[in-house]
Amino acid sequence: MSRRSAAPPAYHHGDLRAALLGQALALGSLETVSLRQLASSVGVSAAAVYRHFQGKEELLQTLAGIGFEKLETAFAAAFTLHQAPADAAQARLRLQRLGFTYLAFADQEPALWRLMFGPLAAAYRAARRLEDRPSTFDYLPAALLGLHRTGVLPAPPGDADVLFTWSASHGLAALRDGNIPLAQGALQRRAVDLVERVVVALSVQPAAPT
Amino acid sequence: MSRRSAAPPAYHHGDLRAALLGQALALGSLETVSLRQLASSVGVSAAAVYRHFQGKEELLQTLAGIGFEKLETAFAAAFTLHQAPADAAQARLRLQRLGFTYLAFADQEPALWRLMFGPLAAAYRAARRLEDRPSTFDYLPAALLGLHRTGVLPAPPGDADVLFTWSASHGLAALRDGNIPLAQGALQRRAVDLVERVVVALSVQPAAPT
DNA sequence: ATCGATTGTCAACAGCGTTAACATTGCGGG
DNA sequence: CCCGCAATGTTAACGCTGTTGACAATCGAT
Repeated sequence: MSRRSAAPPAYHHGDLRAALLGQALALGSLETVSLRQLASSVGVSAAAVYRHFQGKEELLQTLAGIGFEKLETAFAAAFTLHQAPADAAQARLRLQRLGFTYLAFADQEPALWRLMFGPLAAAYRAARRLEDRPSTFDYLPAALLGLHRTGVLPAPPGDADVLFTWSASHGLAALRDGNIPLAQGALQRRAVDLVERVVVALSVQPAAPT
Repeated sequence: MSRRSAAPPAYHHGDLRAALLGQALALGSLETVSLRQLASSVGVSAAAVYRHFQGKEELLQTLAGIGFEKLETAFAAAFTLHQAPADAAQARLRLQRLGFTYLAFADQEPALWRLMFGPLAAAYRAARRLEDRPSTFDYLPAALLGLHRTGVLPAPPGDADVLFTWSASHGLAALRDGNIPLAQGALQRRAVDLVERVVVALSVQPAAPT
């Protein structure tokens, strides 16, 4: 009796790891979800989770990793339309899209965003920065460099400039967190506004660099 | 036998509420601390906590309230030295001190800061904003207004300007969270740098106000 | 077909927040 | 003075959590 579709509760789930991750993402809670709830919501015992993850922390770290992949994909889409910005307007647009993408991500996937940038994942974040392959954290410096190459910024961006830009974006996302989501248009307007101000701010030389 | 000092384990603790709050602040963990640990660390049963707080959440909210009082005190000290800024330099200095105070608070009391500005306390934050008495959130607008009155900012600061300034400060604090604390000097240099850039950024008119 | 590795189950542990029932203490009114 | 009540502690228990160890079922290779 080969009933491939509509499989009855088989002893072996097939791909429980993926099912757990998917269900966790679908639930959206992520930080408050319990292992037992999650397991039973995919029709499996709580102890079965430990065949695929060392524990809850590793599961959450894996979810954070998925989040970074999602964010990186979104960054890439916002970035690569004009690989080398021809003029200042394109360079500005690129940074605007990047900022908007970040804010939209925090707005639409708040639990994932909190997991990725919350205090829980600080170590994971640092580790991810040390990897060699192109990372989520490379887009912002690249965009700022494009602004310098097209003459918008007087000096090539340093670490302090990147940190300032990211602080402003991240802070706005954090202060927005917990409020009702903004419409895309409103969010985009905020991103444009933010980037405009940041670009102006970056034109001044810092008092004393790190 | 009036042994007022060195009281032996009396059945009635005396001021358990204050002892619990103090111990929680001393422990520093605050978000991960368990009610039972906290209770037993002041030599009392876990259930005794419920004579002074409705539950864990109310205890944490009370702690957040203490945090806001602390922060407000620090803000007031940073603010009132020159009540009405005589010139632009004083107005700048005031905002610099405010920013430094915020960063230093986040650095020195990270658990309290997370509790106050984390996702957990969003509702509490909103409620506190609606109170009539002078609040933690009034200092930043006032400082920006001082910058306008002394001619540094071309226009009186609007909500978007306050939000931008706070975003930059809060974002920096958040990105710093989890790293090793900075020396006071380094932190102050960062605050000065931040404020300088923000002031420059606020000189430009936003694209489309909210 | 059988044996081992994989992947599930169940039962149990300690610890969590919380509650109910009970014990002790302090204090104010007769 | 003391008596009773309110305040403030205690213990025991409930259901929940993450985690582990012992056991069972299934898959895949020889």
